Amino acid sequence: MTIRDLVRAHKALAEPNRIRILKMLEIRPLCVCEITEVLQLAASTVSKHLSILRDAGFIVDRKEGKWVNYSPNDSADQPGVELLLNQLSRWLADDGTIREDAEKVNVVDRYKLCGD
Amino acid sequence: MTIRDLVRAHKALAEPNRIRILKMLEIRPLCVCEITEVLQLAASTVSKHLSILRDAGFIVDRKEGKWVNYSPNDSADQPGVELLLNQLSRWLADDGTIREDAEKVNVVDRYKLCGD
DNA sequence: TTTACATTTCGCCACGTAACGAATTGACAA
DNA sequence: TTGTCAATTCGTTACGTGGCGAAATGTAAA
Repeated sequence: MTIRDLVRAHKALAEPNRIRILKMLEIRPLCVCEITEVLQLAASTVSKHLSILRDAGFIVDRKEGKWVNYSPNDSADQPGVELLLNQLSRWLADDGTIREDAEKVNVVDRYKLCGD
Repeated sequence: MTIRDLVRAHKALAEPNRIRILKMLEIRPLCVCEITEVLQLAASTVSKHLSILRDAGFIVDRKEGKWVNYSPNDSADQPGVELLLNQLSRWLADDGTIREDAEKVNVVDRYKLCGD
């Protein structure tokens, strides 16, 4: 864990939408279009956020069919990243926005969203 | 701990010079001119970094004589801030820059620096 | 192979932030 | 009260970052 790694990890967590994404991924793996629906952002913006979280080591992506599923990186190579991810899971449980996001996650349906 | 607080905390840690400052303050309380000497930045820049760390809850300032001493905020009101501060103390012990900074901290003398 | 479509990349714009020097502030010493 | 001086605030500049839409990519179905 170098200064550079530590700064990159904290940068990744220093943005509200990225915090919301991580909290959403605690519930279940999500594809880009589901996250886009919950956050009400452009797909390109969400994709960029996801790449920042991935580069910092917080999440992993797995291609499945025509979707890319994102999940928390439970086997984080960086011990620091794993710790931060663990702490995050203990925080914000009672936050209004986080709770609203959680409800939406339980409702969104990628098949309806992407018109399959 | 709101999203806003969490983001502010991570923003504060998302900058190399601020990480270096926190690691230096683990050794002993320091005044602005001592930190300025170690980081080789303008005093106004260091002062700004310190205000960001203070606003996020990581450090406290105490006026003593003509100096302002900064120290880690051991009695952090925000449990999240205390946790992050604690984790930081376990990281970067073997980082080159951090070690060099530590040596300089053990050498700098505010009385010589500020020509008292 | 060709089409469809989820995702990513690119180009651009608006805003935030780190850096500096100059000016201001505020507390101790004279 | 006045001067000194560490620290802060202000004004400016350069760069980084988040946002979008359009274009490119790549994979699965037709």
